[in-house]
Amino acid sequence: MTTFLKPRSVATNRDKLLTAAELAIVEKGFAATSIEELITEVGITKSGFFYHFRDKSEMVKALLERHLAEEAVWFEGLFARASTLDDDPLHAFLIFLRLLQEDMERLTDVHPGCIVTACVFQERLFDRSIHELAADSLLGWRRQFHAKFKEIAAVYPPRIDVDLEDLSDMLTVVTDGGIILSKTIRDKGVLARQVGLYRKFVKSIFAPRH
Amino acid sequence: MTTFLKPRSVATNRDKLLTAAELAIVEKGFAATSIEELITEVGITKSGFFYHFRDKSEMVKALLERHLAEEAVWFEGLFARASTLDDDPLHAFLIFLRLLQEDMERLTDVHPGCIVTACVFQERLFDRSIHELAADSLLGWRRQFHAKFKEIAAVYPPRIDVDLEDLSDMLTVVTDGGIILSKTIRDKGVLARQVGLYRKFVKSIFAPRH
DNA sequence: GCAGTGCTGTACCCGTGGTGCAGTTTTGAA
DNA sequence: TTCAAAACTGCACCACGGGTACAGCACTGC
Repeated sequence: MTTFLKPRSVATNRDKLLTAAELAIVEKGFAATSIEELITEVGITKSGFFYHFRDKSEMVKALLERHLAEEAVWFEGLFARASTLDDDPLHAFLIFLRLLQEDMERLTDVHPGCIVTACVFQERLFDRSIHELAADSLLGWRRQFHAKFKEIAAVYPPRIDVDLEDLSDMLTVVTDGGIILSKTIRDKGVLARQVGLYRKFVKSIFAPRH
Repeated sequence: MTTFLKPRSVATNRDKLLTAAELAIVEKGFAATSIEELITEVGITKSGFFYHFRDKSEMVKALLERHLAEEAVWFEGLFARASTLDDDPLHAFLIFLRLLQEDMERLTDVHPGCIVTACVFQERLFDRSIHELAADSLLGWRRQFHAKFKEIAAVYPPRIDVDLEDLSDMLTVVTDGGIILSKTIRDKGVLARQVGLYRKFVKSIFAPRH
């Protein structure tokens, strides 16, 4: 779950603030990111900041909303490309995972860490609505992936007994966990390799024995 | 990676500070945890705090060290129990995973979130040594699990082609990712179920077809 | 010509992390 | 019992960052 392919051409100062905040938060965390540095980067004053956002927490909410929307577009694009390449639900999903993996390999540097995670680990600094935003997003992915897996399972009876909802969750789990591991040991390849491993798992569950 | 089974009977004030900090950080994050609240809980003054720790960051370092040590003891205990129950490397590892899953099911509430993760997402608030501590710990687990998998693979040739180091990483990935997902959607069961799913993956890779 | 949008400037409050240091109590070994 | 080190207390003080309050200005589009 990361920044990926953002045009952001005719950005307003509000947008610029969000972008600056995103970069800073991903790089050094929310608490270490001061309003001061954001406004100097954008070139406005403190009053300008508080004109756009009631407080720092509201800015994070806006940031999260924008991020989740972009992420949804990203995933949807991958899904679309995958299903044009193959009609079969299993093959399409495996292609989707491959495309996801490739995108992750291409990520800059040690990759942007997940904003969602950063938010969840700051809980009390924000209000409930931010947490709910993150939760809804993750539950949304569960729903979407679960639907795909049900489709797949209808055609390819699973070779081992797994809960398809858990399997759906596992993709977000592997992604978020992969980001953490990548960030911690400073090896950007880990994330993509973990997605690749997840792909092999999915394949081994559904793909018929050759 | 969590708090589990801590005696901490004759705690010094320093230990009490660490414990209070651990609870607070896990519950609401590092930034939202003030020195003030820790010292009032323990019953000492601000001067007392700075007698024990140069600054907040040093406290986190001490906390992390204590946590990693306890975690190591926990895992070692599970490994030991598992290998007394079965000599076979694969079966022992699967038992270990089952025990791990059971422990995770038993975790209080929505479970303690991983301190390591909390630290990684605050990067710039701490010094490099804290990051290295976390990285060394995760690389240590990779080494240990990798050794086990090599042992297993020697007896049970893998049925699908997976990188054993990636497979080792996947356990920490699933754990950390599982904690995040659990925390986000407020469902404590997710973590254990994800470990269970990982177990099925390991089993399906190595276990001979029935 | 006028209202809204998007700001600036100034002044000010408070919580929190952190410093410095002198003095006091507690503890444990000789 | 003594004495030194460990474990604090108390107080004064600073800087930074988030946040408030509010008056005023500049630009845009109708």
